[in-house]
Amino acid sequence: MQVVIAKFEAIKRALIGEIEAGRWLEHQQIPSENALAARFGCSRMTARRALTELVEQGVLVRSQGLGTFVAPFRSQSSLLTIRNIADEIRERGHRHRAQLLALDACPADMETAIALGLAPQAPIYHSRLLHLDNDQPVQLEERYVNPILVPDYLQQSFQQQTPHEYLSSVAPLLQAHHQIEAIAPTPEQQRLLQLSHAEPCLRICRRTWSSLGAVSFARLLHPGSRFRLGGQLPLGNLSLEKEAP
Amino acid sequence: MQVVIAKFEAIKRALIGEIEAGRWLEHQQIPSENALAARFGCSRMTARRALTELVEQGVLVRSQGLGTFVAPFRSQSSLLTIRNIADEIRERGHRHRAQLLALDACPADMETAIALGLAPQAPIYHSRLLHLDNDQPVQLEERYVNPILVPDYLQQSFQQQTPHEYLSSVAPLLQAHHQIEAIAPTPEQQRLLQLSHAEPCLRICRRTWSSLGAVSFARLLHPGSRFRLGGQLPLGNLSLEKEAP
DNA sequence: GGTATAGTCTTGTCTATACAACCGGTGCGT
DNA sequence: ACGCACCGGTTGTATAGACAAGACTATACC
Repeated sequence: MQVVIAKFEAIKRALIGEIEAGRWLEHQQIPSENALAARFGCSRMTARRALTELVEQGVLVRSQGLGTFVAPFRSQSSLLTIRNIADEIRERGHRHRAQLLALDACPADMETAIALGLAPQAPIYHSRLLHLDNDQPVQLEERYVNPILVPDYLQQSFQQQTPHEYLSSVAPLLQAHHQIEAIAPTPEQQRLLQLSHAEPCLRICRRTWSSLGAVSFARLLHPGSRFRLGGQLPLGNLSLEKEAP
Repeated sequence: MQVVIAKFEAIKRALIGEIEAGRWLEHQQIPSENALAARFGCSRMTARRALTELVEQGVLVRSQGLGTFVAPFRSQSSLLTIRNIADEIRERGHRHRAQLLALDACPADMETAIALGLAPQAPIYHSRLLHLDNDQPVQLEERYVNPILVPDYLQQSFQQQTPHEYLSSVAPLLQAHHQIEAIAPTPEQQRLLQLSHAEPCLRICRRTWSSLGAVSFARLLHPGSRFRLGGQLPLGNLSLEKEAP
């Protein structure tokens, strides 16, 4: 039933209501924390909490000394989560298996060196894995690793743990950049992924950082016919979802 | 210099330190709010704020009556933001232009009806736009709109506002689902996007909801050679960035 | 006129306290 | 053996108040 809703929750809905009704426009200043506390008959801390959560949701923006304002709508971007391929496969109830195709040290090419913040030709570790979903190839993972931050990378077998999982455990990742694009596979990639023709592939380039610096640069290639990146994330959600039936 | 850092910020760093150092393991319970307040010599509210922010970052999980625990690492997924194409183009300093190719009402096909939660063959509004970056096609936008929630859709010209911007203004979007895949364009799509050959394309399927229900279903097709989806989002970051130099 | 200064309003941080809601165990009574 | 009430510990919500820090304005001074 959710008979009682928290005061700060009620205030959040009221504020969203003002915006949705058009009474508060983009960039417009809204009443101060003290004014809201008076209007809703609560303490400033409670009004403040409502504001804080709406700021986190991107509905409002605040600035010290100036006031609180309705955020510009155009900043409404949506988010897509990118997950570990092994987890995704297992959650579908399928069997995940990885073939280790290569694991060696090599000099960094230009793009990789830049991505990892190393000098060109600097020695880096490299791995190539093929991930299979019920024995069908779904991802060709080409990964380059900073040997200074992960010295034991070449000793791994990656049968129990994916490289991503291993790296997460030895160098907790703090930040990740992604680029996603559609490309045609090279003949070699086509052969490795067991594609009958040069079908479009989805390529995800991922760079990850730990607190000590750039850890890894990976190119993940997926056959377009066997892989789709799907995700969802609510935007201004938390406020309106557990309504009474 | 950032000479003084807030107390709750210092506590956050200390807690993250415990986790990164391995003293607090996955799923392990951490000291209670009162215990942390005593340890750090602050009030419970301050310790609580540090915990709250770490929970939002996915570092910790809490449950009322039970305690606070280190979040499982495997939930370390990364996020990718999907933005409005016009904003992206303008932020690159390029000129955005949209060609309205079609704007009509039609009966919903099966996939669209399901996506919008309507009956098959129900009347829906449909628009087809070509987005150009400096006069080069970068996105073919096929969009289906729920006519009940957006009755004035067919009266728009979409020259000043993209459909996404218009929909955001009339039915504030609360949630969005995305699917991303790599496909080969149909001959018609190839012609509209002015592609010299059937190059791989990136397709984004986006469903959006407002508080009143499913608003819109869009298929966004991008030539692989002219569009890359790039994003980054920090994970457990906010704690470690504004260190003194 | 231009520059300080003081004052006011805003948000940001922090404290101390109170009570509610929830979980797990303990022990009692049936 | 089973159910029930109770209790201590935990997180969740809310309050009232204090001071700091930033942005702006009005005033006084040179």
